[in-house]
Amino acid sequence: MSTAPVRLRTKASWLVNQAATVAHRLTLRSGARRYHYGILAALDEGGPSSQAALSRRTGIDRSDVVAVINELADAGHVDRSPDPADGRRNLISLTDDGVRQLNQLESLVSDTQDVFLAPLDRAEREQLTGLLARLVEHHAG
Amino acid sequence: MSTAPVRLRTKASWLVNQAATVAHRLTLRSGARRYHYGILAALDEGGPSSQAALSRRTGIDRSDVVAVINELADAGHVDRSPDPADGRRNLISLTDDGVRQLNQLESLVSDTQDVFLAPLDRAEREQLTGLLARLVEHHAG
DNA sequence: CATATCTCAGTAGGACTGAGATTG
DNA sequence: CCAATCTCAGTCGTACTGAGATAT
Repeated sequence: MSTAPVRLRTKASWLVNQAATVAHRLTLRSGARRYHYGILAALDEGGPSSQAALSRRTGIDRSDVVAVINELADAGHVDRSPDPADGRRNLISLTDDGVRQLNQLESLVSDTQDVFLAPLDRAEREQLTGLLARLVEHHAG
Repeated sequence: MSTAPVRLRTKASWLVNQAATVAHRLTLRSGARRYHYGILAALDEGGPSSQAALSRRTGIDRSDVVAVINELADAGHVDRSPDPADGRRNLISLTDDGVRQLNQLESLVSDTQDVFLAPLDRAEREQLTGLLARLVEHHAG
């Protein structure tokens, strides 16, 4: 990317996309899978949940959650069982193995943050995450 | 996305990805195509260029540039002709129609910035783009 | 020969849509 | 009957890889 056009360099939408691409690349190279990490984190923090709830909390499409849970269940990281209280739902819960997997991914993802944010000092990192959080929050409804 | 897990909410890589998704969604809904806009902008600012040069300046993969140029050429927005000075290259140049198309996309994309950045004031927008630019720049090599 | 360019074929993760079946 | 959930099938734009053909 030798000297991108001014029209691109000055567009927040382009910059944020380039930054996301970098982050995505770093995450993949670390061996972590975004969707897996997101679902495992949501289960760890929210306890056993329906797939629809996981979709809402992670922003992952309901339809993609199905596939991710298939993979996580095949790998033994989560259990999928019908919710006795509501026949429409599956209750997804973390296994001990899933907790270990989450911890491994967590360390990969945390390390990735440092590589990603390397050029920024602590205050700048907080500025950036604060601004991004407000953007994301604003567009959440 | 009702109250995402803390593990996600505090990761810059997750935030930047969510923000990019929002921007991508807004851009698509506006009717603009990122790759088309990027290539047209690069041609407008850099003059007739080889496809490899366009790839370098826009960050679009060499292989995807081929497809985009196919579409832009079919639509009459660019001309593709062999470079008389270097037989390996195609010289891609903007047509009058391409300039008009760029201007239309430009207004769509500019409007999208305002929607995207709505919750931030002018100073905050500059902070955000400045920080993102430094990240992107740092990871460019 | 090595390098650069263009092209093609294919992979993969991701975002999204629509519809059917089941249950509340 | 309406609404929510799970699932499947499929689309689309994007990011990337590898390899072949051609030209410098």
